[in-house]
Amino acid sequence: MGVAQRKEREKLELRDLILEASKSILLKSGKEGLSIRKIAAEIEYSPATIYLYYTDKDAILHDLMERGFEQLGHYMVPCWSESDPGKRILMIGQAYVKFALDHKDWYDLMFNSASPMKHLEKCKEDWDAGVQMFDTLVETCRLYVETSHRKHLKPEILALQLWASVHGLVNLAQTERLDIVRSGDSSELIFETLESIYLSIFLGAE
Amino acid sequence: MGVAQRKEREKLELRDLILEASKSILLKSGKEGLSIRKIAAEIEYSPATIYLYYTDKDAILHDLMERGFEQLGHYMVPCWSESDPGKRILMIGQAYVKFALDHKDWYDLMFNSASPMKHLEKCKEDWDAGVQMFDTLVETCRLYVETSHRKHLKPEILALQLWASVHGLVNLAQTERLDIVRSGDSSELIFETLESIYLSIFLGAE
DNA sequence: TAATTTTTATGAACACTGTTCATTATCTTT
DNA sequence: AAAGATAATGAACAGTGTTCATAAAAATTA
Repeated sequence: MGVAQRKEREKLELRDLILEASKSILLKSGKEGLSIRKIAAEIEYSPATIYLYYTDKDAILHDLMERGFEQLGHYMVPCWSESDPGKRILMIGQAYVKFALDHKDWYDLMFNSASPMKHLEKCKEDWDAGVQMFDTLVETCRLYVETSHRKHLKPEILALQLWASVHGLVNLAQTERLDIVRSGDSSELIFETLESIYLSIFLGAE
Repeated sequence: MGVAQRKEREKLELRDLILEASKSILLKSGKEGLSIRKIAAEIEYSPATIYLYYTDKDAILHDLMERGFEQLGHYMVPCWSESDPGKRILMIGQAYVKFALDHKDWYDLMFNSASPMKHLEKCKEDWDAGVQMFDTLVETCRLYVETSHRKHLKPEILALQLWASVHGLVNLAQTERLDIVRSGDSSELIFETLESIYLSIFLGAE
């Protein structure tokens, strides 16, 4: 009865094939260029076949999002060896921005697109990767607050404040709204503002 | 020779009709529901006719964006009667958030969509409304910095920091990412975080 | 091995999208 | 009323996500 197991394995393999093709197209041609028909062409199957392995395009985007969180996790590995919570928060922010600048479309899918969320609604699955990532930031903020002289700060709010600031900065950059502020190389402006964000938080510390 | 003038007027009237129909559809059915064919149906013309008055869909979106900035301007009117720069900055932020929450899709078009920007590239027009709005924020920040005890702050960076924070917060809310932080009513969380943002900046002041 | 059943793949279609262009209808001028 | 200019449109093109009856392949049974 090894047939059922092999079939199951093949099913997973094709799912993975679809996902890898999707990732490749996303990173190459962006979100606009990612269509069911192009995925089908890439893996040399009919478009209809995709729907035997994924219920939706949204379902594919959701899995793609999860892979994105894995990738983002890699960017954050160096942060965990930093014991000072303040410094670690800064490192997390920088890693986050670096990921966003390196993988514009992936970031967009993970943090701006509504599609993967629609899929979550349907399946009532958890938002595992995102929740976990935010929780670690909250935890680091809690550490910071405890070691600082501003114990009135709520770690949750502080974490959200940080996330929102960096997320907004990245989004303004990626939608070319930073040209309003200063034309030219935006990454310099980004990191200067990033520093300002952290200074305004940590300056109130002592 | 009043014919030419009437024709010109009619041309403008139809442009306006197209724009009003677009606005109505955007506010009712969102960005997804806004299509050339639906605009045409709304004004009872053929889809092809639209292209006699607008070169692109992007061109329509661009004009729609400008109207959005007018609307946002209305939200900000009360801010200009506040003389204290610090308080005014807070009021601007609150007005900005209120506009975003009231007109989700309009905000999205103005600050997230790439389409109107593509049109700008083609026409090499200025980014009038956006630039002007940001400049007034920079000016208010300059006032604040001059009256504060932190004269090392760059008004431009401070303004961007504020914009990014609020923009990020609004975006996280509108893409339902705030559910990660805390489920339930998000507007409470938004204004609590907004306050925290301002506190972290103004606390460093004295 | 042959026939049958189950699983897997697909071609064609549907309802959309933005956009173009030759043709038709309307209006203005002669 | 005829000629010329302007405005509006129907039809088509290439693309999108998705569905479903049909066809091919594989697995099971006789």
